[in-house]
Amino acid sequence: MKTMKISEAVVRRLPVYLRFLNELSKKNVQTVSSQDLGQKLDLNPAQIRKDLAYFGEFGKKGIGYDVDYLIEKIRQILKLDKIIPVALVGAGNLGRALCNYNAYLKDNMKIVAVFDSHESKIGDTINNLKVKSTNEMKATIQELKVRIGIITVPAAEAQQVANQFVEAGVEAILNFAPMIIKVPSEMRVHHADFTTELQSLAYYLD
Amino acid sequence: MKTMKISEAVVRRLPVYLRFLNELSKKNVQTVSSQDLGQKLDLNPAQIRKDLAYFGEFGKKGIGYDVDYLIEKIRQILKLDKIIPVALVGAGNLGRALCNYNAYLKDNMKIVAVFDSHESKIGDTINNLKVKSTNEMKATIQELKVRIGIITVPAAEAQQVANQFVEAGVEAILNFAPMIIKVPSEMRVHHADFTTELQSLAYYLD
DNA sequence: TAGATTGTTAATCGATTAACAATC
DNA sequence: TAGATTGTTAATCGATTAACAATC
Repeated sequence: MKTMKISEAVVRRLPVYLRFLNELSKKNVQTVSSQDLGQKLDLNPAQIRKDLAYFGEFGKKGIGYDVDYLIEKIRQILKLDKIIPVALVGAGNLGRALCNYNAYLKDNMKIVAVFDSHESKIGDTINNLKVKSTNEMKATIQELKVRIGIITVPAAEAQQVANQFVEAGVEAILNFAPMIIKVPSEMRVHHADFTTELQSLAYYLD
Repeated sequence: MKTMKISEAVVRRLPVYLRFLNELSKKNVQTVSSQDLGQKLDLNPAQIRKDLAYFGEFGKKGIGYDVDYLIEKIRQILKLDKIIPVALVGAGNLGRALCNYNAYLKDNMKIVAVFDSHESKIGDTINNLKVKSTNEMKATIQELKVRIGIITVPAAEAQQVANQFVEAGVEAILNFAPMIIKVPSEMRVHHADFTTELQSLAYYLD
């Protein structure tokens, strides 16, 4: 059912499947069952089958899933079969760290531009990318057809950067600043907040 | 009901409440309603009231919640009313970035030790902390009573580091490596995986 | 008192899991 | 054929939201 609304929980599991399938493929494993996957990923096999079944019939009864075929399908679902240009604002430590992840992002996601508003950072080179002034954001983002923006500036500046991303026509934002940002409702924002993560972990201490 | 099991979703929202309440407190706001909170945090007010009600009666009917009192209560719930020593393994770019967040982690969480297994990194100073050899993990972690471990090593080394954390007696792990790690079931692991986050965001592009 | 807002119950909604016919 | 495993329906479980009496 292509028109069915897919829950966020399902979408969040797809990249996890993809990563593990890539490992299997590297080891030349041909086939994998939902049983196997569930065991390795700590998930219920029925859930995995159901997740995949939202998008098509990718498996073979009695056999399981062909690893390379499933990789291809999940990459299509996640739109990783086309190149997705990404821009990052905030060339501090975290921003630099993420730029250096570019190698990991082989699956067609690529950070193609880095911006900062501070004179001291502008002109620096990070991973072959020159840090540009935030004044150039709109022009550069449109020129490079950037579709996803990453925010790694301090909390106080996050909303302003988000506004600039919106104005430049970015379609989705990944926000690392510890701050809720407001964007038009049709845009997607994911929060990746280290401090929140760590604090919720503290709850589970005895 | 102190003995009721609290869902993970609830626990994850508490730090978000805390952060916003801290902002209100800084602005000398005395009182806040679930209505206000819901609007600012994009959550249903009933959900906020229910979340808080799991832990006690913190509000006043007709008035709302006293900001500073609620901050105090949430900090207690999250165990942030005592100092929680944290250790980090992997002094690469990401590890360095997180160490520099120490300032943000005012709420009693503190990175007190940094380790790396590579000669080239050992002895470096990050944010006043000397990077130690992973050989010293167990001794140092026990000496400093570290309770939470952060993993910022490459995926291939993540499981090994997790094992060392377990052996040293750490109680919970925050794993930034793009890799599922296995630990004894009584231990808590949270994943903070940048690549997964970014890939699931791609799904929502048109 | 009138208005506001909590804490909580009941209703709704959605996600996970179990079970099994279909079939490789 | 016998064994394995999918895709899918039905059952279960859990989380969110609405509604409202209690009360500040």
